[in-house]
Amino acid sequence: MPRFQAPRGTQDILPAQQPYWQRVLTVAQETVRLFGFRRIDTPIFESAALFEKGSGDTTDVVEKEMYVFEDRGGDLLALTPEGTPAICRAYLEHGMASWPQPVRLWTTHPMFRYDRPQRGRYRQHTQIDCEIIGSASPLADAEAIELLWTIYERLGLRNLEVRLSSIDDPEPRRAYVAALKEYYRPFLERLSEDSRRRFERNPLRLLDSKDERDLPFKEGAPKLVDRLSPAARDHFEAVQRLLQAAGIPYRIDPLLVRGLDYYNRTVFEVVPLDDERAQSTVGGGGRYDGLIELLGGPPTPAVGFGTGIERIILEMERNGIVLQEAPTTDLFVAVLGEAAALEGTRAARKLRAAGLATVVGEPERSLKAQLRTADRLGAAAAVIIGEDEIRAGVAVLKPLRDERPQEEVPLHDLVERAAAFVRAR
RNA sequence: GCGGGCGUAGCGUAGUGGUCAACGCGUCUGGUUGUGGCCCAGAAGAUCGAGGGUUCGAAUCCCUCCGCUCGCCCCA
Repeated sequence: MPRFQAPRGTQDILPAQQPYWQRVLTVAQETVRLFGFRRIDTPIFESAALFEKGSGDTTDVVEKEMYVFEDRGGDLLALTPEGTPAICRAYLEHGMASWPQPVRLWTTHPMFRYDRPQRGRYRQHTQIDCEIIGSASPLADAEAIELLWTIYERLGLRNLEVRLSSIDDPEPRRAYVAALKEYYRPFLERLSEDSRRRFERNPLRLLDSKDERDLPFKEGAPKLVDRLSPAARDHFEAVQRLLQAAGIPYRIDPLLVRGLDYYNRTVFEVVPLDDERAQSTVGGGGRYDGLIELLGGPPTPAVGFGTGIERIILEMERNGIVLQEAPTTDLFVAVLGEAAALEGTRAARKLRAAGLATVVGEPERSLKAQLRTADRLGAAAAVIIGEDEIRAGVAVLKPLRDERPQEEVPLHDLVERAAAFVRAR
């Protein structure tokens, strides 16, 4: 057992996995550009108060999952548990209200939540976040969803579904929650422990329970989507018309609730259709018209989403998408003896300057061993330099990926000839 | 925070009370002077997750802890 292991819930992203990360980031970057988003990066840690205020101080994320620490100056800081409040903070701090509205921002960075790790859930994970700030239009909601959907589509993910709901605005929602609690109150004794807690803390979640004891009561419970305020209803319907026009398959999920306090009206998630496992939601978001005001700014409507790269990659693998590392080495310079090592490193310098990935072997190892390594590294060709070659002012260029014979090449022609081999690979 | 499963070399596994451990892949070396892939030979690499207990004897049985994993809560 190694003395040190990666901290619980964290993971090393090894070279073999990097192609997946690269693909996700490249596709996201391209897609987001097509939608007119600009990149922003915010710090890995922020004032803890930002999230307490922004995300809601009774949410699980804040209450039991935040990595909070006091720095040497006594400031209370938190590793970012989610991206939206940080971006809103930056929006206010840098006066983005004076930019052309709405402001479209995206970022990707690690999130930290102290919860129990399981498949698709880590204490450090990475999200791609997109936010449209300054638009109250249903168009913005639909655009956010279309962007998210497009990213998945371009990554080759199939069998996904958008789940959509509206949780109205805070005022009418309060009225609904009161009605919901009235409905559940008589059954309180018969509910699961979790649901009894939800009754007090987060009544909307009552409808989401998977506990058998709660199921009988779900059917008769009032549904929020069925009793939206007129303004929220119009908005919700407009979003749906836009999604239909965009050809994005969605399903209204009256039980969809998000775990953060700031959402209003539109909420959505994207989940795999064929995976009933728990941690399979790949992306989610919604509208948060009140958040910026809550953080001390002017009333500013906004909508956005986050999507987890680790979960996207799990989906890619489940979809049978196989990505492999490109060979890391174009040329391997095998050297025999000290003088050859000197000449070899000089040749490598020129080859690298010409853009060829070049690795020089260790002169202490046999030619056989060096060539074996060259082969395993996937090099297109080996360059062999020994005493004889130095005397003659040449190098041996030995193709490794085909059966062409090796040949002697004058050192001054090496770069050109080697480049030809690599291009032809 | 709560429940289930699992922990044997870098990776994947075998061994389920009796020579402190085997196999495959990988790594390294060699198969005559300086030539990879295939093959062959050899080497390195494991205090069998950790600690305690039962036993003449434990990787194997029991207990505790740690880790991983799956699920619940919650979330990406």
